Amino acid sequence: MLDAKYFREELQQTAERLKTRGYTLDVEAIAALESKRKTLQVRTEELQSERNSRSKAIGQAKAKGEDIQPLLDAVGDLGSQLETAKAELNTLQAELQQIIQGVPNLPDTSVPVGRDESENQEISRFGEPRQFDFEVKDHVDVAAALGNGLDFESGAKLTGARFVVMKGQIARLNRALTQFMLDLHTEQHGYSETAVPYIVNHDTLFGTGQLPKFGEDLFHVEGESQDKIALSLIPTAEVPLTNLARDEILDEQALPVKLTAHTPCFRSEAGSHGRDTRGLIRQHQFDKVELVQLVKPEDSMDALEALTAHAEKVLQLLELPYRKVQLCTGDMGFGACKTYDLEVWLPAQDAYREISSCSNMGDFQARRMQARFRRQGAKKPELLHTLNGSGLAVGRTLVAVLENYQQADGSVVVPAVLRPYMGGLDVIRG
RNA sequence: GGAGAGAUGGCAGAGUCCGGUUGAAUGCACCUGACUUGAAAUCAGGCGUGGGUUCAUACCCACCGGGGGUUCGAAUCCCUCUCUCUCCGCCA
Repeated sequence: MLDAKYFREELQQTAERLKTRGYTLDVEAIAALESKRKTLQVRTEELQSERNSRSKAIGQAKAKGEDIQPLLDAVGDLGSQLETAKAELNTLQAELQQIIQGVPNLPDTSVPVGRDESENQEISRFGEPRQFDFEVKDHVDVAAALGNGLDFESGAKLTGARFVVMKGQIARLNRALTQFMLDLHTEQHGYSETAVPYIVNHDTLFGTGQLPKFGEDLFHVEGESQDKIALSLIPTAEVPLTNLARDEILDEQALPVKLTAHTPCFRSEAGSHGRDTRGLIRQHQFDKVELVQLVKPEDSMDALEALTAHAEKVLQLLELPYRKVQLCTGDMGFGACKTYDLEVWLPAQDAYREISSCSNMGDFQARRMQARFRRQGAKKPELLHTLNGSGLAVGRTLVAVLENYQQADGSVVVPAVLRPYMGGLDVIRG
């Protein structure tokens, strides 16, 4: 969420910056609502103030044993006036809230302006796509040749489309990847391993920005009744990890907070019907190792570079070719002010595909969830900056390993760094 | 699942029965100043969060787990939800 004060005072400028990410703000309508709000709020608070002083006077009179009836009569219809004003103000503020809660973050000034992903900028490449002297199979066929290690039929039977059952060495490889990533980030990159709930409440989802706008992307847990608290499955560990700071004021010395967690991620993929229907690329459930940092504002841009490098390190150690892309203004996510995507080379698709997205959210999420810190000796707490990135999406990493490490005889070489996690196994055979 | 107790500021802990000048006593922690060569101790003062009006100073509003209600007035009364603790039952 943007700062409400800044939003209304620099409305025109805000609108212009939002335009670069393809978001149009109805400046005139908002300005009109805003001026109404101002009048109404001042009026309402005046009424409240008057009610308070009259009530106080009644209390004092009563304490002195005076007759309070005249005072009670003098109150008149103040109560009903207040009630009307309050109701009107509430409606108006709800309207303004809804608008500002739906406004995406402002892109950092360093972000290239562009309409969509075609205008993203490649920053760097690592590794050379391997030359194959045989016909490359995609990961689905590679796994099939290894004894039905990716069983989509069973996934469909047990649950439905976009679910999979992993078996044997493939299942183990999935686990090995997860373990390897967690060990790397905790032992080499200074993150604290964290185990979090996979089901969260709606305050939590509001905090990171999934709600109220993107509820259709989530799986919701059916509540028992309307009053009971509504819960949803997490679409990423970013949600529980970042919300650990919700409604907290951290000590300056506690920063930066660096957290990592392995969780399954659940996404409804509403609006992706027909896309990536084959294989593991787009599942309703997949494993991911997430990186989250909570930092001081002046540190967040450096932290983004570092966090992205931590995710890159996974690909480098796995010796998977990838490229680093900076998203343009039009392609960034709702809460991000700057984002790098990492795209891994998939030989069967002859293309680079997203395997990690690392974003600096600035104070956007922190404001929504009142996640703050206090500088030493300072009176006022300040909003934190929050960052997150995949380090990495395990399912897609599995795809990349299967495709890039396949051999002519149908076997798959186990990347060297994973062998300790595979009981020393160096090749997976059918 | 059954029975009971509770939720107050960074922490501890009054106030809640009997509603009123209580944004909230007191202690600890913390900050500033005095004393001191320095520190400790002592003394004096300060010390919650969010929002609004304002160039500013300042003033005002809201908040005692969340939401709703009663009332001129609610931390205090009523309803409801959530969470925590104790006991019983069940269970990985």
